[in-house]
Amino acid sequence: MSDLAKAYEPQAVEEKWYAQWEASGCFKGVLPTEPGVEPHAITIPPPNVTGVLHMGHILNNTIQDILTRRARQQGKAAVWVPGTDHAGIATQTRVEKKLRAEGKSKWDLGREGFVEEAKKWRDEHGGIILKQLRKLGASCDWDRTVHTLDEGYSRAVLTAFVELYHKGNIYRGKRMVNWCPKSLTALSDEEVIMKPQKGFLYKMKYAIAERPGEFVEISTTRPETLMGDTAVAFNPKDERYTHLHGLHAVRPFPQANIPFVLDEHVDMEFGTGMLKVTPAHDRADLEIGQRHNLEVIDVLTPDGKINCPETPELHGKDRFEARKLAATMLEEMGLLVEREKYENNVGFSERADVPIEPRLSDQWWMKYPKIEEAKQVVRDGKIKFYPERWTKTYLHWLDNIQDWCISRQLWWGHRIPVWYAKGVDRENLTDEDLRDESKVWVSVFPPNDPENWEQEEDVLDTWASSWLWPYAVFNPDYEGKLRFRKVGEIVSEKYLQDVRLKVFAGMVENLRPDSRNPDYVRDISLAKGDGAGPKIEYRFIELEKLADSEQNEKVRELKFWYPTQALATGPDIIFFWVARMIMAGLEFMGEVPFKNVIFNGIIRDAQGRKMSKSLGNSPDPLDLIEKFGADGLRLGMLMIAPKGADILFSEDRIQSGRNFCNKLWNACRFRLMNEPEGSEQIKGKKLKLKSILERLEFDKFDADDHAILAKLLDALADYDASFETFEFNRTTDTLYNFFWNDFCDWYVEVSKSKAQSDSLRGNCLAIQDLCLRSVIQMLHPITPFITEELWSTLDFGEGFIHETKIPTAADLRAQLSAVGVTLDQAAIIEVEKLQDFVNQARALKVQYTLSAKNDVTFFLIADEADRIIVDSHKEKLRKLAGAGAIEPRDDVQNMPAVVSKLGTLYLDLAGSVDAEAERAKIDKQLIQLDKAIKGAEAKLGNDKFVNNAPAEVIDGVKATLADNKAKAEELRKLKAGLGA
RNA sequence: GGACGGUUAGCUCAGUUGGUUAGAGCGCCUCGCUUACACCGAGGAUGUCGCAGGUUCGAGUCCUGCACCGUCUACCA
Repeated sequence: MSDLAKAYEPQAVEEKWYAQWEASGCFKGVLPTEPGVEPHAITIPPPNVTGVLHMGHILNNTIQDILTRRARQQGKAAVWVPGTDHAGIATQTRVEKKLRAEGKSKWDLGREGFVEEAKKWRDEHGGIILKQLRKLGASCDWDRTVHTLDEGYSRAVLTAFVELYHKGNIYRGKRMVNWCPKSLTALSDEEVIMKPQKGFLYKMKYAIAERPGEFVEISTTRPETLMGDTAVAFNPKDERYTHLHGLHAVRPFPQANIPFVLDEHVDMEFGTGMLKVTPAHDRADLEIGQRHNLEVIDVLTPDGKINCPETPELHGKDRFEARKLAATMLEEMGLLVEREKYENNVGFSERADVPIEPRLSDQWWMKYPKIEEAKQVVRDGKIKFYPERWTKTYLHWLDNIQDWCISRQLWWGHRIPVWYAKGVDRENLTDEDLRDESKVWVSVFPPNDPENWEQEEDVLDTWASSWLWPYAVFNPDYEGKLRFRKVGEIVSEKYLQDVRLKVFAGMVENLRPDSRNPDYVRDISLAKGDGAGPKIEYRFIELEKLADSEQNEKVRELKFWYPTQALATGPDIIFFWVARMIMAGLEFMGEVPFKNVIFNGIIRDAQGRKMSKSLGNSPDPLDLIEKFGADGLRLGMLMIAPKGADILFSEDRIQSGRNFCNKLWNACRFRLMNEPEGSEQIKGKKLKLKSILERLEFDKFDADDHAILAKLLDALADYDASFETFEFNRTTDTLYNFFWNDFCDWYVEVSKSKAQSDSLRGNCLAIQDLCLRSVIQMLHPITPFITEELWSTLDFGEGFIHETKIPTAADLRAQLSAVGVTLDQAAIIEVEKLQDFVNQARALKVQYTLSAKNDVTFFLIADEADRIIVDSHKEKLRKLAGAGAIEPRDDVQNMPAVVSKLGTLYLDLAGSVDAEAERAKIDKQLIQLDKAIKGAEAKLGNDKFVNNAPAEVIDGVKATLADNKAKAEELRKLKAGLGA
């Protein structure tokens, strides 16, 4: 008898199995010892180290876990590499906040002290999310956990910087950047979010210096930058203003004459067609300024306050306060024409959520490498996007790509590996200076004489480290022991690739003496070609390799796992990661980083609003796991996630995930309850596939047995297909339909009568075992805990469930046929007839409010063939329909009846028929049928249809027409039998 | 301003290359603790497939236009 609890209780099961999995080391990605084993690697899109698990992570990581677990079931070598990124701004903000609470600032600690403090914070409070992922069941190879600031990973980051620098992809330049006045750093365009803002369009007038009493009207949203105006511009085509050419406008404060300039950029239609030009504070204005050699006057401090001592009323005021004040000042001077309510788009800092400030500053920029190739691999399908339509967004971004501002004015991050010789004027470095290693030192490791140098203060954008993730995570943190021998060869790019591989693998530390330890070599030194051709040549120092098996192992690791199989992420991350990772992979590995990109929708609340802390509409996933079980939550999420579209989340909607688990649990429990007393089948480990197959008795198969196994094979095939295109919705649909509708609602029900028969029981239970075993295998990647538990309880195989290879539909079909079982697809149709028979009978009873258990008598009028079918399934039908007896008759009068696919059923009600109601019921059906019959007849009477439509369609219409006519005729007879 | 996606039952969504009477889950109504499961079972109601044209023997499906919703993108101050 069963020793399973009546309802599935996930908590204990989940804890038990996760502990066993981890203890066994089965999540570890290990290189196969035999040839021919396929790799399956996924690297987690590294979550922010300050982050905690939210609903988006649940879906995203469930998908990665499903793919990884399935790969294991398919006998592949699978690895899922976890990790976190260091989240420059977010972490630094947290640590500064903590210091502030202690009454300190980062300046008190100094750079090194602060970084130490941040590390401490990270180690104590960071990476919570990785612990939480274990609760979800994530089968990551935890030993491989990587953090972007790890030594090994950092080596890859700096190496990439140095290479790109020497290739000319990275440069320093004074440009307009997105400045965050709160975080006090530059941001890339991708980190700026445009938001519509309500404000005013201030219309003001400037006097014309040369024409006293005359004014021009100018519109602006930012009067507080007026002090930085160095010109007023209008379009050269604008005839209204041509007379102003060569004249000056009077800037009100600090008062000055500024020239009118003619520039195409000015839109004649907008406002008065007159534009104030503030080169220091507007991207377009800066360009105008450059075209007309205008002075650039910066009137803002880095933290967004006015810096203009000449205008003491505004000096030191916050930019938004100053905006109002400046307008008031204009008003008082009689220069403000009006304040018009106005809405425009303003860029906000993604992290700090304050308006960014266009600001001219020295920054490091990256000209992206391999842009064309990155487009090509996606166009060619070398990398596939699911859903495919996101390729358009991807290509569009690459078509319009701008150089990437990769420097950040932070302390927490990879400090840019550039050193300036002391005394060198950093502000005015020429290209030649930059190539002069006595002035600028760009290298993974510091110069030999650090006392004569000053390192660049800025760190790299976090994304400029995590874009290397798909290969750099395989970079072991290993102190290599290699020596160099010889200098001065020229090598090819291909050769360099190999060297780089070794560097990443820790085999080569460097090709340059390391000042800290002269025994070590520490850098690849690259030199740009002399410009003669596009081919770049590298100065190279040959290596003396120390034979070291562990080091070789690392190279093999990288070569084996890379390219990875898939990246699972949200479409909002296409620019941040997908595109950049592809470019990095192509540049540094010479190969794409992943073959598939799976985009999951964004999770919203039931009203369609994005989840956010301030709305409080974001449930804690751990609470949900508590409530529904990790399996229930995982399954529930997949069930409600439409492919590629956003997900409207509500707890009600994921309940079905938990319910499904419970149903599975109980089906297995019921199976155990049906095990005959004293049977050794389960306890004796006899439910392995081979022994189940041997227990099948093909000579005892009836239509139900054929049908359920045929459907099982269909389900398996559909299941496999759903993985080809990552349609997890379809996966769960297939499983749900097969397991719940076909197996539980029908096959288990018909089994109940078979199980009473000693001769039928064995075969029937073997079929149940095969179905349950297959369902549990198919479900395992989605709901790992419960399936592991049931696999073990029912003794379906040795070891963990994933250690047994999951068969494909074709495999299973072949194995069935090997034991003499060949399935008759036609049985499915017979079973549909049986089901119709049962449904009709039940419906008939319900209409007369007879309870299901009330065993009534049915009379049946049917033709010979149908009678035979009914007869051969009589026991099951009786039980399912709730009939004491089903008696064949030739004629029945005056009883409620229904026309089924296996004949007309009459309910023996001993004359208590409501003839009126019966006739109404029949009429309703007749109306529908007549409509269908007329439609079909019209079709068949139409020569064009008969001539054009394919034969099977015509036959189908004919067959249905015949069925409908027969049914209609039957109904008319019934109606007549009810009297007038 | 561009680009992309969506509009099918009360809600959330499926609907393969046009083809027989358009489906599922949830919710709703009625009944039911029948040898697993009330996290369950039985039965039931519910659709002008956004609108308007077009192609076709045949359109939820293809074409054109429009409307509305959503997302991304853009230097109109």
